[in-house]
Amino acid sequence: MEKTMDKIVNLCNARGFIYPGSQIYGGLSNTWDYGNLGVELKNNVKKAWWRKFVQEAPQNVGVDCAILMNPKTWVASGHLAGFSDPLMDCKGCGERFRADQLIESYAEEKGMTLEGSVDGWTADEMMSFINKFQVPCPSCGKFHWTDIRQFNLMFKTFQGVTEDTAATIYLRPETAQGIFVNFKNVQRTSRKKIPFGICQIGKSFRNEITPGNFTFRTREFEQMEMEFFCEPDTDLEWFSYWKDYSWNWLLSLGIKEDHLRFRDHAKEELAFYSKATSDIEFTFPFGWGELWGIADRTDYDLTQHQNTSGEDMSYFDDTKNVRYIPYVIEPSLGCDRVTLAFICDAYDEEELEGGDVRTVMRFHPALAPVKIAVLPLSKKLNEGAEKIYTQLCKKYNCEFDDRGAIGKRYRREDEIGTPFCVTYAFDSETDGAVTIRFRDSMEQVRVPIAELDAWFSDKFEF
RNA sequence: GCGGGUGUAGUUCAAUGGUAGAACACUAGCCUUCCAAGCUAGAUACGUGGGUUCGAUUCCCAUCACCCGCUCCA
Repeated sequence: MEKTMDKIVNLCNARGFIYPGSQIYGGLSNTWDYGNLGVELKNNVKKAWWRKFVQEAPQNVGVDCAILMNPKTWVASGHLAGFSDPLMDCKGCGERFRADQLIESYAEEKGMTLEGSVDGWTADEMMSFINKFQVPCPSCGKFHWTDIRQFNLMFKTFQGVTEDTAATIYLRPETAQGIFVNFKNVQRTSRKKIPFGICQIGKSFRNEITPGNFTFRTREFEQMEMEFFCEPDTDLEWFSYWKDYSWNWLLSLGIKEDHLRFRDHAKEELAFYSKATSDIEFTFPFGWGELWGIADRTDYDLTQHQNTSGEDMSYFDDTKNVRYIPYVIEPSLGCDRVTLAFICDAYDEEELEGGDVRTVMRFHPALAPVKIAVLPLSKKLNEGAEKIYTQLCKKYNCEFDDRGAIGKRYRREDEIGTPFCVTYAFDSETDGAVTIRFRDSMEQVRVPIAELDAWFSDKFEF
């Protein structure tokens, strides 16, 4: 059975995981809304991440910072200057190119050596290079360019009621900066000593030129990030520590190991803030895609904030009696991306005897949107079944379904990934036991109603 | 933003210049009913705006959205 994005998008829409955004107005490009099941799944993903990175990591704490920040933040972080692409269009054929890449490939072709990285050039420097060497359009060969236009990836908005008097502010392009500007606050109030980490889950916004692939690349997206502060010479050890830790988190939630790989960034492709970056990629139906970027951000951000704000961002180690600006390891995970990865990995079509095809979402029980479905065999048994539902829904997200044939209901639960179905039958009235049916094996066990709580107690761990 | 393609029910697909049809899914009912398949009944669609026309879902234009390429990254 082939696993295609088409089928997955379809199932997401049909079953209430993810719908296209603003549908009744014809949609809005690249926006998606999580539905009744999607929100449960995504919340479970966030809960699992928080548990592993905050609750179970003794050196870590969490924060939740504002999306809107003082614009100087983005001056310091480099996003205002560096987080934009210098784009130019060929008036001959209409193709669009990045000026820096144009120059680099031209130079490589002609065997020229350039001073420093073109990435660091100003628009004027790039323009004069292009004019000097009459760099032609790689597509049509003409020399007929528009001016370089800076395409900043940050969303702009205004703070203040009238636009002319208001200050331009930005929606954050990454959650990390909220952590950096609060580094001293958190260190002081948590009384943490280095090494320690600060974690955050929240939305970020980037005006991507080309979004796409369902929820994989969207302009509004949620990140789960940790900034781990450590001593300057220990960064590489922590870098590999958190790489493994992140990798293992994915495995513990059921992602198949051969669907994952590490990819180290080459020096040329490192982001402006990073000394080393290693990605964890997942093989989606549309190809390998990055889930998790683990970056060694050095002391870049804290130093920048110190220089821009004038605040001392250094840390005093009172056991070693030294003062330094900490180095930072950042494992940054796309929440929507990893949720999509869990969806893609869980999707399975199984051929049963008789040629019947069963669609099953094999979510890890900890992530499954619905944990237990309570099903009376007949509507006449609703009263007894509802009692079980009332009991179980105090602890688990449950679903009660009394509509249609029992086989159909099992299949419906398979399709949304419910790991357990509790069936209340006619004999339950007399023997006080129910059937628990397993999603993965379709096998059944008989459990007394009084023992249900104990039976389920360890079934959703990871 | 540029090029190519596509817009009919929740989904997949028909038909038509004059009342839009099916399958699956959905809802209600019948059946002591444990793996989607029975019977009966039912709800639901021509992306939006304009033009041509007596009349447009159909022809034309615009617009919006989606998909595939150019890009980038969590």
